[in-house]
Amino acid sequence: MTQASDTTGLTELQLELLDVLWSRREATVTEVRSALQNRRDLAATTIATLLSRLEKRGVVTHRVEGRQYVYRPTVSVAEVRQSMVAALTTRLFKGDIAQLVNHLITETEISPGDLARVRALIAEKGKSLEEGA
Amino acid sequence: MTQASDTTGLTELQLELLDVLWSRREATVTEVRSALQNRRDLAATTIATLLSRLEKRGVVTHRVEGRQYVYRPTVSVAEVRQSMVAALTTRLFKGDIAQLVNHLITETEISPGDLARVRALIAEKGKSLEEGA
DNA sequence: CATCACGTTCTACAGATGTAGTATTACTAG
DNA sequence: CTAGTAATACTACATCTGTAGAACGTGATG
Repeated sequence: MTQASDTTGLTELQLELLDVLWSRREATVTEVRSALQNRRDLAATTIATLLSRLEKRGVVTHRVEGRQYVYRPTVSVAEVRQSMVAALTTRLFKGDIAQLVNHLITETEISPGDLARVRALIAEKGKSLEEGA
Repeated sequence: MTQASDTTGLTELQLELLDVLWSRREATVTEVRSALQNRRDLAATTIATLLSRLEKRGVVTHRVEGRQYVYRPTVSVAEVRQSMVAALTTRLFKGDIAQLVNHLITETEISPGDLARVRALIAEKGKSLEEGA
């Protein structure tokens, strides 16, 4: 449940910040900044601005440690995936999950290995449904 | 190939407009407007603005008919799905399609019917791969 | 005690988006 | 020919995003 806060419209950059927080549980502005350094070279103030905006938006919080802020996500990666995938499914496939999967296996160059993995997942799911989970 | 024009970042509203154009091949401002009427009650000038912005962005064009413009999409629904799904897969699942499918069947309440359809699709795909498509 | 350095907050700005009023143009009906 | 109507173009404005400099506060250092 965790507090709604519409995580649907997160941008690329915002997700990158969240990724850092998700992977280390929490991080300071400086830490986030260096974690992104390879891909993005942003000013420290930029990171600070972005994080405070994310906080205003309700997807992260912070606690104070000494003179710096330690940010922590308030939404889980699962939640975000949930809402963003749902939004995409709605927008692009009229909410039809099977159609999205169809797109994935026919329109993208899915590798035989991935296909096998997917098949295994489906089999698994079928089983759990029979067991009445 | 069709002209790249980054269809990745299309918003909800923009997709709704495109949907109208996709379904009727082409349409005037007024037609688009009434097609959306049930969900959105936007001023005619708003629709006009949106369409011209989409044109500037390269995803639609128009031809003149009498005193009005008839808009037509320049990108296909397939292309848009392609790029948007790819973007989502990258952002949220590090590009791992199987992981996205996994999410779909474990994290969403997929119906047994949909699951069956998906299984059939996979089987089909497996076959076509063997045949060396 | 005076500075420096670091960290945060404020302010700023350009571009995109959602939304629409106003101006302009050109038919159309009288 | 004139006034109304319909369509587009132009202008406007708030909000969000990406980006960062400037201002401010405070602990560390000489």
